[in-house]
Amino acid sequence: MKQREAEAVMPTALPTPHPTLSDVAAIAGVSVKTASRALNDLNNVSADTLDRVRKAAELLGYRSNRIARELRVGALSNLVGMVIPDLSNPFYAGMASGVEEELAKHGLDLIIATARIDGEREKELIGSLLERRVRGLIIIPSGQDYSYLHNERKRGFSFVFADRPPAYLDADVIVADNQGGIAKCVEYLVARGCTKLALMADNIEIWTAKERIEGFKKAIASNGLQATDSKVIEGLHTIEDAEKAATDLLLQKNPYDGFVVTNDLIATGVGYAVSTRKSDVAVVSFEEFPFSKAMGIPTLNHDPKRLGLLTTQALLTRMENPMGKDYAVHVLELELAGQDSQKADL
Amino acid sequence: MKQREAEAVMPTALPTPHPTLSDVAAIAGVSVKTASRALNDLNNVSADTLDRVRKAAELLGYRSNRIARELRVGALSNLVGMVIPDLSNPFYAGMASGVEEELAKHGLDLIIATARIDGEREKELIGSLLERRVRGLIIIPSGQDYSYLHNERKRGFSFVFADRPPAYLDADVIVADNQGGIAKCVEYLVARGCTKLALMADNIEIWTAKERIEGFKKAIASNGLQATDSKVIEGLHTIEDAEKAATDLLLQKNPYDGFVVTNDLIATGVGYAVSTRKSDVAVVSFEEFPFSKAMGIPTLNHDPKRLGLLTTQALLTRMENPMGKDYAVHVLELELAGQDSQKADL
DNA sequence: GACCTTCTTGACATCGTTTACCTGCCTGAG
DNA sequence: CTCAGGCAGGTAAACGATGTCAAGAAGGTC
Repeated sequence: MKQREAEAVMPTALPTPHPTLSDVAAIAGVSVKTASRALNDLNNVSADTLDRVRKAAELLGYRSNRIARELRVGALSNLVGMVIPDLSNPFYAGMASGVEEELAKHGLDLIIATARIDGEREKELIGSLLERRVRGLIIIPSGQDYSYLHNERKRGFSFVFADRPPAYLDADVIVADNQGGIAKCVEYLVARGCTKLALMADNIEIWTAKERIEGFKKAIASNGLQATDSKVIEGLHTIEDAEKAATDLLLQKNPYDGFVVTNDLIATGVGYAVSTRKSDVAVVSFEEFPFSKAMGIPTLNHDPKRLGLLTTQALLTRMENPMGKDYAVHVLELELAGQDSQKADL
Repeated sequence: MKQREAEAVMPTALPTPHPTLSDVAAIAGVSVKTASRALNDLNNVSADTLDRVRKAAELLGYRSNRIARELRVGALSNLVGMVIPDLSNPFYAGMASGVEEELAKHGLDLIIATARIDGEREKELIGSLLERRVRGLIIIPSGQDYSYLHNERKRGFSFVFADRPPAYLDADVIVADNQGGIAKCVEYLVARGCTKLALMADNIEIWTAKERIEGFKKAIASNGLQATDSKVIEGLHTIEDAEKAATDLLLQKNPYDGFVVTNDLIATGVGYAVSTRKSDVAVVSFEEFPFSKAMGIPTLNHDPKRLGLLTTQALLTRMENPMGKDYAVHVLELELAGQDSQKADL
């Protein structure tokens, strides 16, 4: 105690430790426990004591040390971890936003770590979050093998996966209906009279892209189109890539007249290619983006914030029964919105 | 100890607590301290003991409890808090991404809280982060008065502000040169021969918007333009708003021929209005956005990730000397990029 | 053989808080 | 007058890890 006071009058600029409950108690002239009661329970404390303790806490700028409290109470932090590939990607940021908002409603805080599509790094990050004794974990997979989470599972630790399912692990998953969504896009184009369709995709590596390609091929077949009259273009990373690829398809002898695009950049490139050539072609996008309406491109309601919200709810449900074996795969149906905006073209 | 074993054989699905160091020590047949040494120091432990302890830890799936460790070592968490208005805003998400990346390089983790432009909520969030004994704090202000942080300051707690300066508190701040940036936009338009300029802005409430408006008025004057030949339009929240406002200005008897826009949505609306009317007008944007290049709109290099990076570096510097009174206001110079893309119009 | 080093190890206190339990004191029922 | 029972408050232990300190063993030197 004396030591602490000594530090307070030290001449140089050294950080002063936070005041502790015993500092407060000393000033209020009560025991540590009574100070604790006064600041928390509010039970079995006389009005006079309550007042003295509160004034002392105020005076010192006392803040309860959550670290110590959590340790004592049983290592139950109110922290939920979220591991995502990349925070600068608006889709993941949107998900994080939805997660944060829903967690806040339940008094839980969010700690975010980005794995950069690196399975090893992701494993380390998850380890770090577990050491911190987070209450639960939301993972957008970057890794290839999640069997290492079996131990935590057995221990009753709660986690859910979002956007993509984990490999080598049964767990709760929330994913969009990628195949069904693509089917709706294809049906929309077919209804508009398109006969030669192209899927314009980004990164082929990830699971969602594979699903969408698979869905595209199935939808082509089930809509009575020829496989030879459809094409999948992948690896489009910039607006220019997309514009060039779309232009190529438009300049063929027997040109393509319907495009399904998977993100905003590709949509922009394809949109430019289409509008420049004034061809009678239609474009539909898998993901929402700010300019879809202005560009007259209908999109699926693939809303990251909603995905984040639902994922969080799934986690909260899981936390109520951590050891349950009833792992659920929630598949979000996607609907096409904004068809009206292309009416002018009809 | 016995209690723990009893729980392990319980029939129902209750979460099993994490194994502790003493569990590991018991299995390895050593003392708790030796187990600790074996798993951390690696010094002064015989090869045989080291091996036994490691095997025991492996067997139990032991993970060090960071909560306990941090408490003992002195409440120095490796957590840095960040308080932002809204994570779903791509600009703030981009900043968070830059922050996270830089922190990771220094072994620090990021905890994010969103204040929703609510000063009271922000204060609570900051309080919660302080209770968690975060190592430092990055704040993008939502509040009107930060004098309540004086106490933490005196205690040697480190924090920095970004994007906007805090009211009623001297502190490190990293802001963009809003006025200078706008001046560059105006100069660009003037150099292109524009004589009637309009600033198209979003939310007038926030500090950055006020700065930009101020800068716009100054730049108009210093470029020898008449104040009566310039206009500030505010409150543009959607593409449609912007398009309508721009159209109005273009249809005047003596129409406007230069637009400075402050974000991507406004740029899109203005861009549409301009291209539809084929007027000989120029557009320049304050913020980068994915479609600026495709739309042929030059932008300032107002990059959120860079802002996040620099803010983090400022925080790290501050943490080295928490009590220093040398608060710095870092003003980021902004440069106009992409002028070439409008050459076709010249 | 005495003494000093070096290495390995363990007992115990400690971080800041809360829980379990106990002590007085006061009140009212018998 | 006594005793159950409620209330304000204190004491000690505990959460899980690490720092301090000292003990014991092994080995080397004179």
